[in-house]
Amino acid sequence: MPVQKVNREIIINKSLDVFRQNGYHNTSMADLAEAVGLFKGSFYHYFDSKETLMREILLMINLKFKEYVLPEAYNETILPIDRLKLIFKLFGKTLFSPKGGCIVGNMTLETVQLYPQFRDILLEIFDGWIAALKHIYASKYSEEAALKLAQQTVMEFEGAVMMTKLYGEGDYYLDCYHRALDRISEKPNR
Amino acid sequence: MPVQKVNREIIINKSLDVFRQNGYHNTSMADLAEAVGLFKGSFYHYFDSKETLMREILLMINLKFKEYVLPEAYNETILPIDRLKLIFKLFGKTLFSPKGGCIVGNMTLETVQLYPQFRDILLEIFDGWIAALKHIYASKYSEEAALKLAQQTVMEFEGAVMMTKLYGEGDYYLDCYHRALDRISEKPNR
DNA sequence: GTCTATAAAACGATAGAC
DNA sequence: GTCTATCGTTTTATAGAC
Repeated sequence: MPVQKVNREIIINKSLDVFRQNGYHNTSMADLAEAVGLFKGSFYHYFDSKETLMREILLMINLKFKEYVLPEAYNETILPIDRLKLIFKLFGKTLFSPKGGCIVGNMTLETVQLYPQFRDILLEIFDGWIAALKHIYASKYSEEAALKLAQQTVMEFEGAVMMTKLYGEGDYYLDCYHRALDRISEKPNR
Repeated sequence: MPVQKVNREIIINKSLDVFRQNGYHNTSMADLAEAVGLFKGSFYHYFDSKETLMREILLMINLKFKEYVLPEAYNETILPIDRLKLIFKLFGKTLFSPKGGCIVGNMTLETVQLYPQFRDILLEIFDGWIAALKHIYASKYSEEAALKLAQQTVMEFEGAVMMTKLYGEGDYYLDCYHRALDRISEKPNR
């Protein structure tokens, strides 16, 4: 019965959730199939391998970033601190889920050494992220200092996600957010 | 009497390297056996499962920490900044390998939601780590501020490991180290 | 009949365990 | 070495839509 139950976009989004929660190697095609409501063999009608599927997930995230998230960092009609707030919010929304953490961070630690075809995309995502933060920080700091602050912010963010995953609660992410804001606000934020 | 080629300690240390590089789920018993120089069947003479083996690896790290690393943070005969330098050095040596990154960070992101029996040990390791850093920072800051700085330092450290794994080079770890020192030194460190 | 989305069955390889 | 289960993948069958 060729009443189409799913499409590539639905598969990508549902699979993203499963991969983020269970990890890449610990997710089987059967797990993914169950999540989208297909038999695992039918999966190959849409994607010719598990690797291809993950690549498409990462490419989708990178595309979302470049289209909807990163441009906000360069919107000079908004105050730098408000751009920073917005970027944090959009990044969290695109990458993060409470239980699974950050798909980009998870995939970096688990697979970046093993799959060069993932590394390229992960690099582009992190590069864009750091460049966007650097541009905002550069409104107050030198280019060099802004770059270091941008890197520091990303490192703290990913560390905060790890701590939240481990402890299950805590203000790690919020603290990281406020420290970022404090760096470009005139007076202390909290 | 057959000559014993290996013991539990050797297996634990060699397996640690393999797990750190390839991840938990992507490491097979055959991989571990090959690294140790045993037939994979013989592995179960020493450890009754892959899970047990990983638990013992994490317990060994926690024990090393509590015996050799953390006490240095409380050694009041040494200047706080020198204790911080020493702790950083010892932590790196115990947790880190250039290619594989940080075993504790890797395991946290990959398995902490899936295996409660790993989570307990990982929690203890992170708790001890943060408490040690907090004690050093408390020589200059309030208890509350020292705790936040300790958490921030750990978050930055794990983020730096992730960035190093992704980019393959860069001063992420070194920058994180210098920022930590700057927080308790009288004058800027660099 | 042809096309296509899905189901179902089966493949070889390899997993963890004994 | 051998077991069984499951992995990712491939192949074949089936059920509408045109």
